[in-house]
Amino acid sequence: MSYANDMPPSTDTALAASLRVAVARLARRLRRERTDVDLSVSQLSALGTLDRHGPLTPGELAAHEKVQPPSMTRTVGQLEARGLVARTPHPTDRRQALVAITSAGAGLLREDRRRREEWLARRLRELPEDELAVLRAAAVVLDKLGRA
Amino acid sequence: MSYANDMPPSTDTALAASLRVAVARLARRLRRERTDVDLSVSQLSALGTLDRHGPLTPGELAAHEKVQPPSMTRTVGQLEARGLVARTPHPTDRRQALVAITSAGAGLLREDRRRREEWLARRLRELPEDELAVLRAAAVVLDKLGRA
DNA sequence: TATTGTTATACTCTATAACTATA
DNA sequence: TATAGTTATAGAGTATAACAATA
Repeated sequence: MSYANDMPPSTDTALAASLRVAVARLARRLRRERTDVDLSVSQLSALGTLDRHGPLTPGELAAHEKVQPPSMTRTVGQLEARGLVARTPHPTDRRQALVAITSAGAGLLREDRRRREEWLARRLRELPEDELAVLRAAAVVLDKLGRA
Repeated sequence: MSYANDMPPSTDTALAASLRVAVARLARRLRRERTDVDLSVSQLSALGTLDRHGPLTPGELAAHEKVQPPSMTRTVGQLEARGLVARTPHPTDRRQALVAITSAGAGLLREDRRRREEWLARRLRELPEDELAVLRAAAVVLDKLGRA
């Protein structure tokens, strides 16, 4: 069975099938362009969460990442050892700590995004204008679907 | 910095940025709809490869999945124990074996795809016709990008 | 006494090295 | 002698249980 896709799909079910495959494949292709930085998936994900949400306690970060606190102890320790995050004392509760991304950590994420977007931008420059117009309109709809 | 996205992007770089985020988010959302079947990522991936490519030797399968042969020995053993794949003797070389997906394994994958496509089809039914038209056209272009 | 975070320990997944069977 | 696959063993990553510090 092949998912090749040369004609626009005609029904909602067919559209769902072809869209699912196309989105999954492009997402996989984009991941391949990741900076080959020596960080595990968990480390990269935790770093991204700190970048988006700002400083969090280890417990909050563990909840966000859906891992148990001891796992996050380890992950934060590794990121801290590489200077990508820093701990500061919690202002009111001395049991807790606040973990924040450092400028080195933020720079690493920025570079990683830049690389993948650069790859995609190069591919876009190879497309005819009518296909770009389709993608410009689709970006808005796909974004809405992803938030559903 | 926010990636919210209410207006169509105007430049190629901006389109690359918003498209990357939208595609990654929708792919993540679709993964959440996976059947909660008790298979590891490696097991599911190997099963999918056998489904797409037909019977393979353990060595070929390991190469496809970019893991070392001993890891695939383990993965195939687990899938075999659950009746999702079966080994048959290689027709000409008694050192090798051929691993094939069983009907139970193929059914499991079919059900998993069905669930995710059903979720997406439901979301599509909530969209106005002009947005569906955009997605129908976009599915073709996204598919092409993913193959780049 | 309850909560936050860490340390101790076990399990899963993957890897490299050593081994067995067949070519 | 070379190749396909497995078994033995070790290194990450995550989990649960037990512990220390603070509220």
